[in-house]
Amino acid sequence: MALAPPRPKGPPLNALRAFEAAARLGSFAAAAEELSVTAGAISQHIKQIEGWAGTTLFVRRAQGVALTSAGRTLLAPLTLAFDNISDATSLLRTLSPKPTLNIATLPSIAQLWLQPRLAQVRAALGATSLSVYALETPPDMRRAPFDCSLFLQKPTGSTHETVLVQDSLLPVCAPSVAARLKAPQDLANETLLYDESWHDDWPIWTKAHGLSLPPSQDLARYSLYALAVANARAGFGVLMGHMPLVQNALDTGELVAPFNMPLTSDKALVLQLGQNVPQDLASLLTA
Amino acid sequence: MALAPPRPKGPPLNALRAFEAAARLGSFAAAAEELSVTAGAISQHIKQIEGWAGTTLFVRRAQGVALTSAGRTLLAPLTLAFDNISDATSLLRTLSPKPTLNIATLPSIAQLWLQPRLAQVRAALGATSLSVYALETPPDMRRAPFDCSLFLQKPTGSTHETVLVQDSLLPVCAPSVAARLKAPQDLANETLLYDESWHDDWPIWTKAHGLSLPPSQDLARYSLYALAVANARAGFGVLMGHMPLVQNALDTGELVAPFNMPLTSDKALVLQLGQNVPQDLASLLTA
DNA sequence: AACTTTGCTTTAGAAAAACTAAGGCTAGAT
DNA sequence: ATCTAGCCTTAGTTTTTCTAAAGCAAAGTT
Repeated sequence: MALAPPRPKGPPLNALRAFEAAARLGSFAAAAEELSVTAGAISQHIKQIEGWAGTTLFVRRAQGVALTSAGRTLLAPLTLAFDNISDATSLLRTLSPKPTLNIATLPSIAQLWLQPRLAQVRAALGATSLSVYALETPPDMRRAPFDCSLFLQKPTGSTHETVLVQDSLLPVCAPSVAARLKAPQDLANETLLYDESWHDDWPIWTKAHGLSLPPSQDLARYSLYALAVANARAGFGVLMGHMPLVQNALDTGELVAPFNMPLTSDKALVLQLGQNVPQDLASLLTA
Repeated sequence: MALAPPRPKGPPLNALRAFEAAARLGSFAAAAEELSVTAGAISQHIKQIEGWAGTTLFVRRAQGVALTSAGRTLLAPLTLAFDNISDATSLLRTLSPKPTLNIATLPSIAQLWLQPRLAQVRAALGATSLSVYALETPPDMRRAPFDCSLFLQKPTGSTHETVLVQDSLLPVCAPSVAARLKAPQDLANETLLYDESWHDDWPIWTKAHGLSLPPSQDLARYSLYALAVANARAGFGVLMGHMPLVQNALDTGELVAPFNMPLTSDKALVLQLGQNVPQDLASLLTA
């Protein structure tokens, strides 16, 4: 028996959160991503609650993990509880005398679309200050502590979502380059610029218009779309433009579209709003 | 603006728990007690969320703390969420292949009442193992991770509560000592044993029977009731007996009651059951 | 059959967080 | 005026958590 000296500890909360994420997403790696830690950390957390509970919560298979029945009974109430916490705390943040609006977006959107509008947005926000976080993929707005997100994605029709601009593909280049482009076939002699995260842009566009690129085509890959835009402006080649991102440069004349052959995509520049965000943020950005 | 490098962090969960306890109990010290840490730790946790939220959650007064309105909006949902977590995890623990039943009780109850019944209880519990935690005050069963508690307290009539034995006060001593006690007045010549956490036992009993103790009375104070019982058994004096705790010794004849003058108290030996505990535990202990 | 990939685990070491202990402060109580 | 109750602060220590890198094993791939 042993009149145990200390008191029994409650469950370790951080480990529970790690479990909840891993269980909900069905993967330690995905949970690690969501919580921005390494998979090793998740693994340790899970082991910790399994130890605390005295049960195994996941069966480990080579191609991933699966919940045990004990794990399954735990998931639903935990998700609910953590979502409640997240709702309550996000509301709390809006109550701050100097609240911050955290916005998640693609690096390219931040630089090419948001940047020109920032001064105006800031002014309209008043006391609320603004933090912009560059992410490659849209976060789960319900879980991650962002107030809104701005991504090129397929609209889902949710009420928390506002379509700002339809996306479409259209080759763009500096006026000097455009001068030597009479027909789409002339592209074969130009350097084609593209972003590595949208490496299919050129194939998609050319295929849609019944064109084809020679295998010897000169290509230049960038890891930042904004950099590709800058190089296109400098006359370095022809970039496959995404309307929302190149519109500004087209307006100023720094870039021009040599061919009037836009390809409408199924994506759009979508603004997603979190729980406790002023609804008029959307109108503010469309203005 | 500043494209902040890392991602915004969610709220620190442990600090939230500290806040929840402090807000619910209205005191840092009480929260510290509930979470078994020092008040300094709570203070730091609170400061941490206040920093995270950018708001002040408590107004600090010299005689205590009070919630701000921001703090008030946070409390209710948080309490709910943490209670949900605690329900879910306590259920989880019962799902373990080798579950443990954590029982909280007074040290004296553990030694004098529970001890003789332990073998039987263990046997009846089967695979479930038993841990006994000695506490001075009954824990909040909803929050602390105990499965049941066993204390001398006023019954509240709750369904989760079972009255096992009514408490009553009755002087007890070794048979050899009893031999020289003809009338209650003879107590004046004996050493009166008492437990420091029940220092009013003798005054209460004597007053109820219209007796009084001489100021020169020989007294012996103990910090453990079980120790006082042991010394009474050894003929060291007369102990004010609590029925549930001395019944066993009376049954075996090690102690006797020199006067048949019991004083029924408003307390009883009460068993409180937690959420996910087999209801038949009560019958098991009354048997 | 030998690679490659995917995804979890394990370790050691490093970084961060949490805790304690001790001293301070303030306002109401004695 | 001094005490007391309660919270705060700080410094230093202990504990936890995280990362990075290497490991492993099942499932595909070539």
